Amino acid sequence: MADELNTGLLLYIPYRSLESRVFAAVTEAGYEITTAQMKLMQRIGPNGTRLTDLAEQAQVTKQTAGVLVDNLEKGGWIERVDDPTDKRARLVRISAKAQKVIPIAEAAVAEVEAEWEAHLGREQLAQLRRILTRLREVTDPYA
Amino acid sequence: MADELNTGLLLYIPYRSLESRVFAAVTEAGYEITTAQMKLMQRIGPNGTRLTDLAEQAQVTKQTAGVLVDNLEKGGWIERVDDPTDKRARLVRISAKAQKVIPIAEAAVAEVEAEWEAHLGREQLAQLRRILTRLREVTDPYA
DNA sequence: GAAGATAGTCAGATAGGCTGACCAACGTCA
DNA sequence: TGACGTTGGTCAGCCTATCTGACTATCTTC
Repeated sequence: MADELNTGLLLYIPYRSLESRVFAAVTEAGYEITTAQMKLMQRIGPNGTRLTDLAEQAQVTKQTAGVLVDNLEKGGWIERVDDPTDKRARLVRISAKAQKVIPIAEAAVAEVEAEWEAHLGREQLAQLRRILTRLREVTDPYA
Repeated sequence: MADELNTGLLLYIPYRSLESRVFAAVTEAGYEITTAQMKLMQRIGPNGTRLTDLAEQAQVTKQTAGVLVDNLEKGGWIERVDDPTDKRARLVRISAKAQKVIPIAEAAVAEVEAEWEAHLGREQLAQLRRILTRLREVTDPYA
């Protein structure tokens, strides 16, 4: 269509590429988890996070977050515990199993980033991260 | 989880935010199309594109692209025509209906970009696009 | 205490994504 | 030219991701 891709697509293409690589690494290491699950899991805080907060962060509905959390729980990636501050709420916490997969995912990210850096140069990759981090301030419900 | 989000997520967050805005604008204008369909449609070239090429560009399987193209065809967004160069192949072409929605999507993108620009400054947004465009060279099967 | 808001779950529906398989058509090589 | 390997696109099956609507227990505010 257009020769000039819109910014959304320009953001999506590397994202998708990186995601596939991370997914492949995690799968190869013997773990079964989907990319959507990994994405949500990354938003869980160190002391646990409420489902509704996860939903907001991931910019999806409560129900979607609920299904993702259900499946994460079934896979042993998270546990749900009571929120001591509110009887309605639960906290979603990272499991020990998840702690094991994190370094694998991080190594895969690092490997891809090294390739990107080799292509762009260190300064441009750093600049990219800086700009994206600033962009979070207006695009991330939780920035 | 980590305070420092990985690059994939940093890319995904603004992408998702922009996508939601474009989807809302297109829906509000009375069109029914999903974000995945819009994404694929943007990869269709001016003289039509083969399904397998679309699949590769979108970094999805042939079958997934097939389903997306089926639904785009059902919605009147594309038409399938024979590929004169290869009897096995078809070309997926943009319909007249799709030409009407493009300006709406583009206007929505422009509006969001203006907000991002207001936040980042013109130079940083331009830099972001430049870097992402370069990054396509190693992340886009069709760059 | 009542009313409005919130957290999370249930239900229903559709789309998107993958794997495996298949057949027609193409391209390469002996 | 024919055999073989590859490619384009479709079928089939399955699971996940996503949305909307609805509900009840719990919380907050007045």
